[in-house]
Amino acid sequence: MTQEREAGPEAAARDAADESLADAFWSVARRLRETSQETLAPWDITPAHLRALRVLRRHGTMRLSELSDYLHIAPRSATEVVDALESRGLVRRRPDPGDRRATLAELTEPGAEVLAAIRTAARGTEAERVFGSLSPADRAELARILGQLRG
Amino acid sequence: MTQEREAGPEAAARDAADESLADAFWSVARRLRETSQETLAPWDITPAHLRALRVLRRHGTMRLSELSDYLHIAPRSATEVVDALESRGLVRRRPDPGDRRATLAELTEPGAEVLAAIRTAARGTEAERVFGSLSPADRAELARILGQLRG
DNA sequence: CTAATTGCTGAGGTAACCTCACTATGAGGC
DNA sequence: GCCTCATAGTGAGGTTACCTCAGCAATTAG
Repeated sequence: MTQEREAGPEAAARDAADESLADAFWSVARRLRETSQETLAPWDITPAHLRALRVLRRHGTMRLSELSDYLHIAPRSATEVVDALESRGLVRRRPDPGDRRATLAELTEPGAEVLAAIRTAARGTEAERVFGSLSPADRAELARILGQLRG
Repeated sequence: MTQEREAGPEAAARDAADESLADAFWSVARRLRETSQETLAPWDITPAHLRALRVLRRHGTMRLSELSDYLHIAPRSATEVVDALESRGLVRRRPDPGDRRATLAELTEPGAEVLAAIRTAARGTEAERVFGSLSPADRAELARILGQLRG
């Protein structure tokens, strides 16, 4: 066991416990990030890009501002993600016919193909490879607890 | 329920489950980061800085390379963290008496005080505030599962 | 028909990392 | 003692994934 040098033992114990939970969390986060970077490298996209592609596949063509809502990022950041994806030909920008201020982001054929290829090749990518080591019960448990923390 | 548009329903379900696990994970990570940033703002340090301070308090004065090992970052990055901490007077650099290539990083009085103040004021900072909403059983469960994922 | 609002983007910034190349020092072989 | 190789730290420069702020173009409200 490690030692604390000042403050009482109870405070030290509490602090250490919290610390290790947070540490464990970040450690897993790191692993998740690294794994998905590896997995995604062949397609030259990042985890953030993939998230955006998946939102578009799931919910269909939408405005950039809507995309930023789904991704919980600032609208300005959606612009960047779409820029990156568009430059790779995975997404297309299109003017919103109903509002000339707005721009729609739309998955292209290649975009859908890349998504399918990633799914096939990596079997769920980061999640499958990192969370796959867990028993179904533990996965469910983790999902439940994370759900609470999200609150 | 959301809808997938291509591929079979089993694949879609698996993908969606993995996705939401990963999403939940990142969502919590974000919350953790935001909370600790808020908490730490008064002391003008970041979560990464705090981690380094805690390692120094726990394990005592050490070489930068050793610190980088504890933090699981590249040696170059330890230099940066120590730079930041030293400029705030929370850590001091000292030549290693036994090896003139090496530099020791040492917690200063103000550094120890800041650490104590954070502990008192924020009761464990990020961990306490985010993970505090969990029941003790769920905390233990989460710790166990994360431990497995770390593997 | 002005005034406020909304949608997007340019400019510029941040944290927390990274790699590569370089210098100074130390350690082992002969 | 010398030569080579490894190790410790750091300057330079890069990356990801965000952010805010300012500004322009449309739309909507009063």
